[in-house]
Amino acid sequence: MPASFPETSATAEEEAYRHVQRALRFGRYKPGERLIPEEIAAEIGMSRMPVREAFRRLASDGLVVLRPNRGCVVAGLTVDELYEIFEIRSVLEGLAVRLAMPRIDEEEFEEFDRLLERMERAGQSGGSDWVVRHQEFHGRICALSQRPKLIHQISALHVVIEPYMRIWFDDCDKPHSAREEHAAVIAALRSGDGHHAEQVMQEHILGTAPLLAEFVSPGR
Amino acid sequence: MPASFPETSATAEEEAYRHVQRALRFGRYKPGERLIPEEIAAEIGMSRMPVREAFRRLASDGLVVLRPNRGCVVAGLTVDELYEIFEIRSVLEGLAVRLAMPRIDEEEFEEFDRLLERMERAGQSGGSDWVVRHQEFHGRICALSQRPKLIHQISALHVVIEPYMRIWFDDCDKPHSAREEHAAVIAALRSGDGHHAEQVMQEHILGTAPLLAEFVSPGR
DNA sequence: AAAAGTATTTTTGTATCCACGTATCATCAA
DNA sequence: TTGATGATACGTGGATACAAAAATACTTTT
Repeated sequence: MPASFPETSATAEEEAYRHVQRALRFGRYKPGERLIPEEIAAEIGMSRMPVREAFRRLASDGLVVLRPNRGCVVAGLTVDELYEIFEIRSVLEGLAVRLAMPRIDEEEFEEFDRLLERMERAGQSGGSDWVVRHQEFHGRICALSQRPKLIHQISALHVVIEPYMRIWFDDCDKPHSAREEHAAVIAALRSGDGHHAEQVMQEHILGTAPLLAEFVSPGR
Repeated sequence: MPASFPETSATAEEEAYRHVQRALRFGRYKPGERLIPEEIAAEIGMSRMPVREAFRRLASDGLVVLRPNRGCVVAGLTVDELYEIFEIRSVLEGLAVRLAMPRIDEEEFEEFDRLLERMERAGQSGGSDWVVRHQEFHGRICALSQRPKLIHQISALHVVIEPYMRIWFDDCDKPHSAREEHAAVIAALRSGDGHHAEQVMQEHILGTAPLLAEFVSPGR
C-alpha cells in the first residue's frame, strides 16, 4: 500500500461502501438489479451489517433505492432524471469555475494543457480511461474552487452518471466535440471573465446531456 | 394518525432519522456535542442499530460527523462553510426559480401573496415559526421547478442552516429587509424574465449569508 | 381452467452479544 | 506541582441469532 493514502484504519462499512460504489461506477450491476447484502458481504469477507449501513449512504447518494422490506436495488436513471442531474451540474460546476478563476496562474494553465493532451490520447486509444481523464479535468477545476462541500456534491453527481458516460464513450467511436468544448472552457478561463467562463461551462455541460440521453434504458 | 401521510409502515431507521434530524433542526443539540446511540435509541424505544444506520444518513447530509471508533458528534459550521452553503444555495435556488417561472400562473401568484402576508404576520408575532414560513416560501418555488433531485438537495441545505436561522431570527427583533427582498423575488418572477429572476434570487440568498455569519460559534 | 386463499420459503429488519479501540483518571516520577 | 505513563471503564464496531414481513408457489374451490 503506497503511503499516499492516510488509510485511517478503514472500517468495514467504509470498505463495503467503496466496494459497491466502485462496482456501480463501472456498471457491474445493471439498473433494477437487486443487491443481496449477504452476497456482497461474502465477496469482501464480512457480515451483512456493515453492508447494510453502506447501503444507507449509497441511497443518500442516489446510487441505489432502498424500499422497506424489499431490499436494495440499483437506481437507474430516467431521461428526465439524467437531464435534471446535468442541469444541477451546470450551475454547480459553473459556480466552481467562477470561484476557481482567481486562483489559476500560468503554471496551472500549463497543467491544464497537459491534461487536455492526455484526454486526447486516452480518447484515441479507445480505452475506457477517457472517462477517468474527463473526470480529472472537471475535478481539477472544482478542486481549484477551494470549496469542500461544492466539490463533494459535484463528484457525487459524477459518480451517478459515470456508468452512462462509459456506455456513451464505448459506443461512439467517432471523435466527438468534447475536445473543442473543453479547450473552450480553458480559453474562457484565460479570458479572465468569471461570468463568461461560468456561461461556457454551463453550455458545455447542458450540451452533453442529450448525447447521453440516448443510452438510458428507454423503458423507465 | 391522520390519513394525510401515506405512512408506509415507517421503519425504525426512518423514525430514528426523523427524530434526530428534527432535534438537530431545532438546535436541541449543540455543535460538537456527542450523540450516544443508546440514549437516542432509548428515547424512541428501539435498539442502537437503527440509530447507527440513521447516523450514516445524517452524516451524508452533513448534519453530524462520524469518525471511526469515536462516535457521532453534531456538525457545527465554520464561517467559511456557512458562506459556502449560501453560495451553493444561490445557484441551486437560482436554477429553481428559472425553471419554476413558466409554471407559475396568476392563481399561483395570489398564493405567493398570501404566503408573504403570513410571513409578515409570523415575523411580527416573533414566534419561531417565521423560519418555517420562510422555508415554505423557498420550498414552494423549488416545488414549482418540478425537479425532485433539485428540491431534495436544496431542502437538505435548508436543514443544515435552520438552527442558525432560528438563532438569527430570535436575536434580531428589528424588522429586517427580508420582507422587501422576498417581494422583489416575486416581482422578478412576474416580470417573466427567467434570468432576471435567477439573478434576484441569487442576490437575495448571498445577501443573507453575512447576516447569519455573526451567529456561528467564532471558535471554529 | 382460472382465481383466490393459504402455506412455505426467502429475505429483511431488529436485538443481543462480544471484541477491540479510545478516553479518562489515577499514580508515580521529575 | 506538573508531566508522563499505565490501568480501568466506557463506548463503538462487527457478528450472529431471532422475529417479522413479503414474495412465491401450491392447493382448493368455483
